[in-house]
Amino acid sequence: MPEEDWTPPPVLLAVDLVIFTLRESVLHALLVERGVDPFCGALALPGGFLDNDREDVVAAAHRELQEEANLDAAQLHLEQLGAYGAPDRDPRGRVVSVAYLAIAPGLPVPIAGTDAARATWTPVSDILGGHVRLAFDHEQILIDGLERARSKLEHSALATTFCGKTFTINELQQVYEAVWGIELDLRNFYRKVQAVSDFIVPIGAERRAGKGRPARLFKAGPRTTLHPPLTRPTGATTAEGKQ
Amino acid sequence: MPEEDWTPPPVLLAVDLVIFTLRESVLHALLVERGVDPFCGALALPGGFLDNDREDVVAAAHRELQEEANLDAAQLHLEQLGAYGAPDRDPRGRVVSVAYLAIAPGLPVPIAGTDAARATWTPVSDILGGHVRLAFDHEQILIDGLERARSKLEHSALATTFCGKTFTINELQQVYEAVWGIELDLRNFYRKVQAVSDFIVPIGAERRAGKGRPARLFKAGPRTTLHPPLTRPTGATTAEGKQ
DNA sequence: TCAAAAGTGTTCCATTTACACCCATGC
DNA sequence: GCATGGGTGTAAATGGAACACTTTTGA
Repeated sequence: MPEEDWTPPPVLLAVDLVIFTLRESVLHALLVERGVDPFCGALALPGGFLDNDREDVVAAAHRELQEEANLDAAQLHLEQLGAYGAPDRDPRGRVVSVAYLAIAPGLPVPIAGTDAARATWTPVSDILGGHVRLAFDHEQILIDGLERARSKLEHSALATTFCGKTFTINELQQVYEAVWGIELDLRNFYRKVQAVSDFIVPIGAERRAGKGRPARLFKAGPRTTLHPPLTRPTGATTAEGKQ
Repeated sequence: MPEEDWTPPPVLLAVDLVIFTLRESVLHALLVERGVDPFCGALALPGGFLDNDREDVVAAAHRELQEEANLDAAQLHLEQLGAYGAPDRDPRGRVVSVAYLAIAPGLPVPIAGTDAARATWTPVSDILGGHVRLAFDHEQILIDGLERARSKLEHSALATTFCGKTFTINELQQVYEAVWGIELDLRNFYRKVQAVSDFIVPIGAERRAGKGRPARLFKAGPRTTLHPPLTRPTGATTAEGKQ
């Protein structure tokens, strides 16, 4: 038991960000190349330390998102994944990191000249397949983020944030297929997704894709939690994103 | 962007524990009466600061569980709920807390003379009903822990850890009813729970409860994840535990 | 023999799945 | 026309809810 005048040891608090997007129907994560030791030159999740001792933790995550990825922080929903606090996870000392999950529609890599200069979108399958190694315990954080994203697709309207302002049902389906890493029956997906009231609402217009019948365009509806949920087939937990 | 020689602000890291148990088929949470300011005299979740800067965060949670509740830490599974880091959550300064969820079978309140002297099991419905106020943001942490426990019951064999070494199916059902806050059809529960292979295994013996047909005794099986899951009725999210 | 608790069988209904089929467009 | 992708209909399989019914005990 601590003494009366005992003071707890201070730690350094960092935030790390798992940012997913879809590029050509393939799930990508945002990585940055580290410019300083430790792990200088290696790839890592974007993130950083608290700015000052009055900064909210989720605010720090938003700030890093802005600084390192140049993504407008206010728009994106950040969800906490958890704290990572193994004593030896950072060779510099005792660093506890709070990880957040963010989802963004497909965007170009932002401008050089900022912290984001070394930011790159990397296919998730490359990371999970071992072709790309991440610094610290960031691979575990990314795996946890992927599982969280997969689960969120079932119960929330998260998938629409992968898409643009308007989208076809098929585009929405490709989001589910890319994140879940499986293929879905497009005809059943059609009805399932439209049976969820206020999940997606028809915009009236259509989109011509060159050949075939034009697809109706939809926009995200007001609903954020899905009733009934769009459940993925049980046991179909693929380690990698859709090829 | 921080300067080269800039150093991040240190924070104090704490752990808080949401510990649930069942006493007479009512869900209880372990609370401690605070002996020091702030919130001196108020009830709070058990927890405390990191002991030293080499201590693992989950190890600190185990240690506090031992110190404050006298519960054998090694036996219990701790699951991280997340980090709570609002700047003003602790008037003493910048304290970020990592919360953990633990489940214990019904146990008496441990011995006086330790940190655990002021530990009490409190019905969860009293806390959620506003009859009991908690210090800091501990009510929110407890609510998050309850929702996590409810969800875990669906997909994991967690419910058996609420019971003793052996139990009847009816006792197991009471766990689900107490945590979910709803009533279940005992006849359907029977088959559902036995349809999950290796979830519970019959021990051969029976238990006589005074009147009525003796119930078969079971013990927890090797399976930790439930296939198929025991889903709770959709929309049946009661705010309080079973009365 | 009756009450009470354990355990079984069966029916009904909602959801899921698989797939046949029709619609609208470019070439 | 015909290939291509968009969208609808429908029947079989599945799984859960409801509940009648049987079994085993104590009193």
